[in-house]
Amino acid sequence: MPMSTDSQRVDQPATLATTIYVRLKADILTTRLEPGRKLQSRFLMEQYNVGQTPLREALNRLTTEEFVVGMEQRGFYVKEVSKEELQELTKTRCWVEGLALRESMQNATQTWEEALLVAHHRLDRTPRSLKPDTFEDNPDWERVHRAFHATLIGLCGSRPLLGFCEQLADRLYRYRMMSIAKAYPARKVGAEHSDILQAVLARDSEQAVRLLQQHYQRTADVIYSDLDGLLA
Amino acid sequence: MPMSTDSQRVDQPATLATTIYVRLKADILTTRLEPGRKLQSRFLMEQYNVGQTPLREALNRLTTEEFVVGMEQRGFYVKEVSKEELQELTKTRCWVEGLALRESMQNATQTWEEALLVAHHRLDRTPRSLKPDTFEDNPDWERVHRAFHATLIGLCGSRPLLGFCEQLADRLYRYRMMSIAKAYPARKVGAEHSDILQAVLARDSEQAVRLLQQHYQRTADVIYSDLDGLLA
DNA sequence: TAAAGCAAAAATTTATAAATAATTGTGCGA
DNA sequence: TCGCACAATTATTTATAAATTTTTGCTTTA
Repeated sequence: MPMSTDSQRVDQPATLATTIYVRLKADILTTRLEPGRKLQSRFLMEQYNVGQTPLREALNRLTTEEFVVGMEQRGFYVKEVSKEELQELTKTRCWVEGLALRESMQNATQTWEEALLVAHHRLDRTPRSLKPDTFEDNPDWERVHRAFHATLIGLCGSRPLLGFCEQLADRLYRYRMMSIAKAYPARKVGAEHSDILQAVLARDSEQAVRLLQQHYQRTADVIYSDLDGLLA
Repeated sequence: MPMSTDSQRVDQPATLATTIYVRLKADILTTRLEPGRKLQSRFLMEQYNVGQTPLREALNRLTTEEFVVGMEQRGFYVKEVSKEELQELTKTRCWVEGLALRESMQNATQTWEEALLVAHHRLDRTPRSLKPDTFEDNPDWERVHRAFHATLIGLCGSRPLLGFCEQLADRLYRYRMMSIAKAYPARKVGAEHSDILQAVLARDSEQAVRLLQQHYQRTADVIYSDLDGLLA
């Protein structure tokens, strides 16, 4: 069974603990496991068909990432959401990605600009919803959307910063999931992405950063008002 | 030890997993567990007198924080150090704490300025080394030093950002530990801290940020040259 | 009668020990 | 020297036991 090619696929989740970690994280971010929910080991064990140990290891990882809150001797809970956190996360993302985009543009290469163009093109031709009228999340869109934003800041030259940005994106994704059905298809996010691309290709850092921050702020504003109903 | 523990789970009763997590983290950051070392469960179990489960949970937490690297089915290792990472971490810290300090100063209050003054005073009167001639790390100094820097950016208004800064501080602390004995007492860090304080009290953001970044960059420069010998 | 204080039981989390699965190292034979 | 099988080591998971918190129900008291 263990072929020589297997040892090279180190990034594949080979352990149960990693598998369950990935699944739990996905379920929390999509709010299939809703904010504040208690994560009882019994429930999770039958839900995901795993033993206690790998489950516990997954929960411990998620705890340091703040997707799960662990109360000593009292079990684990899905991290709560709040309007305050939404604002803090958005503000932080605007600051940090603004910084990262500026740096990235300073290190701009032709290859990078081309990669960005391609990423935007993919985003542009991927439908937001699987159905034209009612909203049904298209996982492909999420993927290419994230790829576009990751490419924007990808040349900033700091892996720690990129990791932090990714975490912010994850944490905000959950908020986006909570109110996405309502906001569709009111907003013209396509245009916003195009504008950002234009500014980057024109090498106008100030404009690009401003547009990117505006993009994040607008997203947050829509969610913010929805959250009134969702948290009441 | 100026180690940071998860504020949420530090309540009253500590589980074994948390205890061992804190101890392991401290031992990694002080390089008592040296970079690259393999963390065999057998060894750690007798070293720290705990079972496999809490140990494993601690290692899993440290993995998401990047203090430990987990190779699927092949065990855990203390994260390696490198000159590249030292530079990236320093660059990132300069960017992010520069940002945070600017924000903090914009939100400045009298209470904050007073707290900063006190923090600096404590730092000023705490000796760097326990012995006057040879260097022996004074844990009190580490504590008040970190408190001073934390106060500087404490009013930035973003808990996620503060958390990220804390992580950067932890990761750089390990590099500092590796070369600290040599650099002592060549540098006048006391003066650097005073200068930063003065600029903040004078409400000169530009100057304060520049001095803070210079402070981090100088620290990194000293370590960088030492690292040649330590990694060769 | 209602409320508060205990005590025991139930449920749940945490830890230990045993079993299973995977990887690494070694020696034999081609 | 290379490849293969086999043994030894190590990591992962399951199963079991211990410790802790929460619930429940009884008793006492105002």
